[in-house]
Amino acid sequence: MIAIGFEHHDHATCIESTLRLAEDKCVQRGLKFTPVRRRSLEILLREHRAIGAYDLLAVLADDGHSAQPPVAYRALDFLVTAGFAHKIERLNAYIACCHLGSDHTPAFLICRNCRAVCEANASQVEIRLDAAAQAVGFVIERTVVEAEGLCPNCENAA
Amino acid sequence: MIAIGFEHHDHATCIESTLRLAEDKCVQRGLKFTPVRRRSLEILLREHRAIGAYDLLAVLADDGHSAQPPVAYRALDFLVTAGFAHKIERLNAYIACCHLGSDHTPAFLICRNCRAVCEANASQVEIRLDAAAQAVGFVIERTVVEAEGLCPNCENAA
DNA sequence: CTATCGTTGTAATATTATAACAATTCACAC
DNA sequence: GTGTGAATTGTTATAATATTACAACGATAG
Repeated sequence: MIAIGFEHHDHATCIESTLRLAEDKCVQRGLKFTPVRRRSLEILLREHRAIGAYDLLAVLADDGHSAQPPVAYRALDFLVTAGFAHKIERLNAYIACCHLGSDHTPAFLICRNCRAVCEANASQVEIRLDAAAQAVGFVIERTVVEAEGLCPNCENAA
Repeated sequence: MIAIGFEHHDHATCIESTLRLAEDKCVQRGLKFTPVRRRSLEILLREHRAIGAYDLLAVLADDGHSAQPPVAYRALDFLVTAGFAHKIERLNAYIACCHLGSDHTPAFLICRNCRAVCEANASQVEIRLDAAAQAVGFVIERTVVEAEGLCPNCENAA
């Protein structure tokens, strides 16, 4: 049992089903879910924490893949573009999407102590920037929302 | 006349008054507004755009300051900690605060084309993450909100 | 005066990310 | 089945961003 949203769940099943879902999406959209890409997503899924590109690269290298940075960055780029992963700007690191399928503006809760990251439940998040954008004539295409603080584990440990 | 919030205003006065305000704050709080720090804020204020640490460093170097990275990063760290500037995570770059004085969770509108950044008017921004945080027992300390898109100038040019 | 603490100077290095081009693979038309 | 083109992968090199560590300096409290 490993934390998701700082709670516990059956992680193996969680990984399996998400990979399958990603696979389906790729077929639907004519994207190629190549071994490196699939493996990268699997690695990200293993932890509900943000993983740096070079951390991912190290694991891929252990697998026998080429260990050059572009390998990791390309895989991440694919996953992020496909919506299977998100970049956590605050950490310059990456995390698997846990609401795969639903089109959403993600919001993250990032523990500054253990780097655990929880993708907030979209229904409990409200972000309204359109008034501000409209006021100055700005057209929003994408929004980054990242809250930093302490997860329950670290909060209690402190 | 230069853009703020993508609108026009008297920029020289804007810089002057903000620097004075920052100076006051430092006196109040017993912080040292040293030449490098003051100059760094002035450089950031010159543009309502995000400035990279190395861009800042280059200007400081022209001024005759030391050109080693820590010089820029220390000044930026001081300004950010004091609340005189913000880091734009999306760009790994920095911008002067334009609501200096008011305690606020900043929200930014970032033009992906020209790098112009507008700090949204706090009264027009609504961000509610506390329900999501509470649901998983997370304690939020700080929130990053950055919207990416096109500013009116670039929107019209396109 | 001098001990102390915060700031600055400097060198070295770590971390994150991209550019450029060659080699390969694979779907598809012919 | 073979050639063609497009996407993917391999590889080298390098750019951009950021930090560590330690020495030197300077203001100031005692």
